Amino acid sequence: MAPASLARQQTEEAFLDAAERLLVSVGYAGITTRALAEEAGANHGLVHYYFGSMENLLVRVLERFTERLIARQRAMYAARDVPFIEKWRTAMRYLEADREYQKVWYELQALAWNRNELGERVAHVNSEWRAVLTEAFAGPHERYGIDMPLDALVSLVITFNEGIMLERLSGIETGQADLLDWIDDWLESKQAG
Amino acid sequence: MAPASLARQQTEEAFLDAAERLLVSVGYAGITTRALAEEAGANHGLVHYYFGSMENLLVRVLERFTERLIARQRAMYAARDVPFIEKWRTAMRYLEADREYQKVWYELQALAWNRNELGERVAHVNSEWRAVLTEAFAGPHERYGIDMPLDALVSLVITFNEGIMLERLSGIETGQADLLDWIDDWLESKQAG
DNA sequence: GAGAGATTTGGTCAACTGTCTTAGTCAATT
DNA sequence: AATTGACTAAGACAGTTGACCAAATCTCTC
Repeated sequence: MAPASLARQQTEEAFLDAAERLLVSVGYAGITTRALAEEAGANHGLVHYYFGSMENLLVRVLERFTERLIARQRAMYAARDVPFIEKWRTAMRYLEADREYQKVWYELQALAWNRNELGERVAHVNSEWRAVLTEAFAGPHERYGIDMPLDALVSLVITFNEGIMLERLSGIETGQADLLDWIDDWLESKQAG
Repeated sequence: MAPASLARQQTEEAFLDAAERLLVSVGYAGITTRALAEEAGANHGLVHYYFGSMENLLVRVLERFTERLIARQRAMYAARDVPFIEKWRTAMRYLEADREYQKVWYELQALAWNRNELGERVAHVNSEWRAVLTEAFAGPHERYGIDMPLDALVSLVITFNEGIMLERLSGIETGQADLLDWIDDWLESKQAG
């Protein structure tokens, strides 16, 4: 690619970044070409020139975001030589801190509920998450003698994490600390024992 | 407020029903006054005449829906003289069957993510659900000797239910049956023991 | 059955939407 | 210097939106 396309690449990224910011602040339904262009500091005509359509742009946002999400999930649990409880705590710290990231992710999911062609990508992230967790939990599952099939355990962990994120988007936190604290204590007791 | 005529009340309900149907089929962002009126079989001018604005109409949808949701949750677990496992199975059957109901609920939540004034209503449903479950689980929690504070258990149950519903909206079902089957077996074993 | 008020209708309105065109810029190549 | 082709800015375009309104219609009361 010619050097001129570097500038273009940067502008395209600026659009995608701006779209994520707008997902956080107004949701997918509130994103318009003009608002997006202003947020990105670019001309609104470029949305069509670069991406063909607003729809395509959102697909690109989803693609980029899901790639990052998968990389992140892999990095979180894949590390060797780190005690399981440390990985768990890192994951729970992300769950605690990255509210904006979660808002982007849930807005994209809500978008996908009504655009069938996007559903596959959401499902792909989920299956990657499942794969990563299945590997990470295989050891502890056996070691701690958890009385539940591994697949069921993984489903439980994923779904309750999803639920916690969903609740927090509505400002609900009741009981979550009780649950997370208990799990942490339980893991610690297993560690020590 | 003038005593609305029966006919008017029915038409208003027709609008609210139509809105729920459109939430299922196109999502909150796709609802327009004209499409709504057509779906309801009424004149589009009535949206403004009856509800003042599209916004208000959606608030009414949310109010009506959350009232029903709470009534339903109460009915599900509040029944006396029904073994806990039966209540659980009924709840899981709803979780299995009522996909459209869940789509409406999640669309309304997604709407509320970007309209602060609606958040309170979502939180209210959650706290009602929590109250109902807390009461319903108090007995089993003690009886089965579950090694986890009641509040934590309730949070776990609520959040994993929320996660299951969220996943299913994206067509994801992997592992859910494993989890639900294991829980059912576990409950049954406790019942028998 | 006349009159008054409530309801319903079909249409208008300005604002806004995504898309697309046009005119022009600019750097690289010839 | 001229030509080229990628790029950009500005605005035009047709269509849609929520809101609103005047006139027509209906439903009462008297």
